[in-house]
Amino acid sequence: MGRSGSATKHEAILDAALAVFLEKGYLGTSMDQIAARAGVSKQTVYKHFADKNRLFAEILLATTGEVDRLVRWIVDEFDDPRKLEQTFDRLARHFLGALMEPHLLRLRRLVIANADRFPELGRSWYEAGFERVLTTLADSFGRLADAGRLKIDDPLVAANHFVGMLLWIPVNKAMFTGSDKPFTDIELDRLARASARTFLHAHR
Amino acid sequence: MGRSGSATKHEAILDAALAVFLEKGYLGTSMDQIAARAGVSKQTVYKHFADKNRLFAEILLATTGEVDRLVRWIVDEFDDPRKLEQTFDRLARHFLGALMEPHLLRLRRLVIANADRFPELGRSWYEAGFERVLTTLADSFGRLADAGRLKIDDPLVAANHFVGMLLWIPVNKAMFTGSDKPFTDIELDRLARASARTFLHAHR
DNA sequence: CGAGAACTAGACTGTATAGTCTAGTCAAAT
DNA sequence: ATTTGACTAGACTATACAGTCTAGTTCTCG
Repeated sequence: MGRSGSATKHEAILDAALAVFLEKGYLGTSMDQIAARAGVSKQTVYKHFADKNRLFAEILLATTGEVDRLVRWIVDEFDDPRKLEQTFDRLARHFLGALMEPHLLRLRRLVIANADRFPELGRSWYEAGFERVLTTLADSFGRLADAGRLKIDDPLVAANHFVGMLLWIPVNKAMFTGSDKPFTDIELDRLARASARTFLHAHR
Repeated sequence: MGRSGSATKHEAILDAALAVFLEKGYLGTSMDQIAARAGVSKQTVYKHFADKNRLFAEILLATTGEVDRLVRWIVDEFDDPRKLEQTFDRLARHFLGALMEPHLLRLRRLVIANADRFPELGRSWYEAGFERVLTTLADSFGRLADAGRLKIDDPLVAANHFVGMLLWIPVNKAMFTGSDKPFTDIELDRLARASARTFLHAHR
């Protein structure tokens, strides 16, 4: 278990640190807590990571891709030839469900809370996790427009409006109330359906 | 300057504390910094406020009304009989400008960052600052629908969609990048206009 | 087996902080 | 003029934390 032992410690530290950071925030977390949670001595933490700053930055930069991966997966199953109403209901619901994942909501709050202390982190999250979601979605919308199934001037603007209508309320409620699950599944169904319908109204 | 001197100190502490909290966050702020910034001894701070917790909570609860007041003011000048396009362009632009005020953005980040440490604070902000904006807007939309100028099923849902389309991108960019002014005025013009137009497309 | 690397517990340094305490200043009100 | 109450500077207590150091243990590989 030599190398794998070390790799395991490394991962244990990463996991523990992320968990504690998510729970207590950056300043509210001590290196001793991380070491204890990882079942590892503090010295070992410092062997693997230069300091608290780098540990935090490295862990959270690694989470950047989560949103992107998630959304790419959702959008992949989006180019089906069924009725637009059904397709958009499903798209909206899956999208909403994915972004309302408790884990993702907590990550989002942690990143926002430390956006000024770690500027590249906030920027990375915005660009890799946020703008790429929009361009991915805009691509799909563009294809639907080209196929004449949707009337869209600017696909990127349409994508902005779609996610805005869909996410503004539930994500903000989660951010402000600190609750992991501020809406029931049925409420999410309704929110998704309403956004999908309004979107289709606006774009034929 | 006896009573007024005391009142002035009280306000100086409030102002200084808000400024430092906005700059450094709750945990990043020390009572000594607040006292120094207020030009006041630490003992005086503790004379006026029991502890750091209450100081923070009291100050930020007092800001709850800011959004609401702002939006009420905007919506008041909304019931004019001009062309809908102009009216909505103006509404959207003013709304966007108000919510992208640097001061308001910083407040929002501070509240979100401490939503789990001060749960009633987050809830208050959401309910008094957030939901009331939406119901205020929904009222106006409802009147336009009753007058036959707009086709709206549920005014509250329409209001959600309107602010979502308008604010999702710019507010999130501000939250993640930590920047006070992530968009130029011209970009804000475009964002406002695009949202207003899509909204009108969806609702006749 | 023996060497070297990873690891451990925990002491240690230096700094920061919330909140208290003391001794004394200052300004107005009686 | 004395009292009263707000105020001040700064010392003080108790705690916490980042990061280092030491001395000793365990694991693995040659």
